[in-house]
Amino acid sequence: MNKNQSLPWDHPRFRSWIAVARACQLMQTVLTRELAELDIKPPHLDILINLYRFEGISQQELARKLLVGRSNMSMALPQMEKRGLIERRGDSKDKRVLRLYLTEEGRAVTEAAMGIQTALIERTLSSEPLDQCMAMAESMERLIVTLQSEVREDSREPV
Amino acid sequence: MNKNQSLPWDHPRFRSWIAVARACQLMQTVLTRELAELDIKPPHLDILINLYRFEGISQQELARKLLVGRSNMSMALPQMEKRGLIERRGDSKDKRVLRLYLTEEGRAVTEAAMGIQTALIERTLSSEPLDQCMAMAESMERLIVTLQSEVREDSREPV
DNA sequence: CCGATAATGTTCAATATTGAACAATAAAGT
DNA sequence: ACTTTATTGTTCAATATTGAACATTATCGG
Repeated sequence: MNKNQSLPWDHPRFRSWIAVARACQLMQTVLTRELAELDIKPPHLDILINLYRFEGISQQELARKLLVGRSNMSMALPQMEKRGLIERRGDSKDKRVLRLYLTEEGRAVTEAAMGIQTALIERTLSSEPLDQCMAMAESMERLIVTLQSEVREDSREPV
Repeated sequence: MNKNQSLPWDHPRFRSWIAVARACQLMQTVLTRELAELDIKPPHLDILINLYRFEGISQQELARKLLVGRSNMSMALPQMEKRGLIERRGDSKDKRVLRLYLTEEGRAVTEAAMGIQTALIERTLSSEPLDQCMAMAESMERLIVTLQSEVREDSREPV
């Protein structure tokens, strides 16, 4: 191999994706900073948002939605429970599963945090025309489907 | 606050961004898996690619490009040096800085890894028209500029 | 030249994330 | 009923990432 091979940055799709990844990273950084006043971090917000939408979800289901391992939830959720943001109750029919619920405080924090995140996104994307945002979303949805099938196929943990 | 407030997923830009973030996460997962055969992970690849493009860069400059802390580089680079992928040499004029270079093996691994990443991106984005990819890239570039100014403004570590 | 300020890299403790091994429970096959 | 297999959550060690405190070296103002 030598320098005359085709370099990644000669490929427009490669360059586009690098920009996407970088933007994500930056957005994460800024979001982390803005959430600091609520004393939560993006991973916790992801959890809260999912509990807000899907009350009574199990840890397994939550991990799947967040694309993280179950062990991750086993570490994070007890912390949040101690902080009084969520509650874990055993399922009545299946003694293996723990079902997750927001507490009053958890709901309030979630709403505040979602407000911060939404404001950040709306603010930073405001200069992009809505059509463009929608088109991008559609591309990403297709990408997600493609990638998820790849993840699923050689994963021991069925998704 | 109650459920009648405007929810984040009512905002099209919010939903678009969530899709972007999710796609990034999945891409990272798949890339991690595909890079396993070379025994490197995405963070190391990011480092290698930057050394490939910017030979003799300093640790500080590298950290800035990757949007991570200097301490991160202080932990990661010695590992890579031990593995024989990179070399660190002191700057002749400024005794504080260490300049980074790829070894022969490092260059070979980088080229192989870039090939894997490029193939992955081209494959998964192949169904998106090139115009759409370019438009997306432009949006992201603008976003990066916006976000970077936010990051810079209240950061003690000048970027 | 000298003292103050800044830049570079390192160390450390705290936190996050992962995968593997495990225990308890449920479901399926016999 | 009973054995096997699968699912759910937990634990643990390994790795990554961060920010703060620090030592060394440069730079700037007098």
